[in-house]
Amino acid sequence: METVEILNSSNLRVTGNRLDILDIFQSNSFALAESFLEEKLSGKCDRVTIYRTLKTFEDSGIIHRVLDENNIVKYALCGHGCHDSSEHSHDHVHFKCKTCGQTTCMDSVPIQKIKLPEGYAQEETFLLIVGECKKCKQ
Amino acid sequence: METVEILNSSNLRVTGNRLDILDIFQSNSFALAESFLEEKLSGKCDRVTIYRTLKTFEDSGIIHRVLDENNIVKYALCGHGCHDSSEHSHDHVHFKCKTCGQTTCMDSVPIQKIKLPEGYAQEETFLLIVGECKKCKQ
DNA sequence: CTGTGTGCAAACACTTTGCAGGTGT
DNA sequence: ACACCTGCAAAGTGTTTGCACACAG
Repeated sequence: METVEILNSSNLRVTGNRLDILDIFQSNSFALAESFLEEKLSGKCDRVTIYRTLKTFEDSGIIHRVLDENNIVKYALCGHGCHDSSEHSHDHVHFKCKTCGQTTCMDSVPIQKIKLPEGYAQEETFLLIVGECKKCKQ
Repeated sequence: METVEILNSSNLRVTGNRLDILDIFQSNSFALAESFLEEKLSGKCDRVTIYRTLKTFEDSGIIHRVLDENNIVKYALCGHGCHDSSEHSHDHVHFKCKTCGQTTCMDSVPIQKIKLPEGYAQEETFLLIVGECKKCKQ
């Protein structure tokens, strides 16, 4: 989907910053931290605007927050699985490589339903696997 | 295990602060944030010391870091599953209640081995389920 | 006695807020 | 024209570091 369309379909105003940030998301297959975007934009966009844009995108369901064992906040574009269904769900596996630090959404790997003890209501599931990715292992 | 023994068996010096902090861990079944410990200790121990103690305990394998969807750093005592085996592993489910905010280790719920695509080395698995706990649901 | 633990002050990194001015629709 | 977006400055929060002194072994 074109970046402009993404904004339109979420009823967000089309601005240069937003297009730039969406572009960066689309051209990187891994989850992005604010610092990464800041570096890529190299001064074209204020840090505060990046934070606000991320929040706007998250609220609109364009991106979702990705867990990290070191508590670094990262976001990834919501894929097909996120958007298509009526219930917007991010219950898929995230893989983080200890070597290159990149976190990727493994949309293809489904999370099995976990059976909790009686009485617990289960809403969201976050699964993060830390290890070494294909590229770094070689 | 007595708090003194825990320190001894990790070759850590026995100090008042460390005993106090271990006590708080032992008397709370959920994962604790630094802010919680600070409040419980109510000035008896400097904030910096709490941070340093948590780091020491984590390095010694006494506690482990627990993931949080809002990136709040929390620690929990390492249970039987952590200590007994030669490979110290925290691969169990953590449950966080949206209502009371408490995160508990569900040692009884094992994580099924996730099958990743060829070429990925899998080291640690973090599984966080967010929902509502027994107590709050009533 | 020696090395480690502790408190205090300060620095640091990350994130949010307030406000005035600019821009999309 | 109006609401919303943006940049700048500043404040807030969580965490780490440096240093001098205290304390456990």
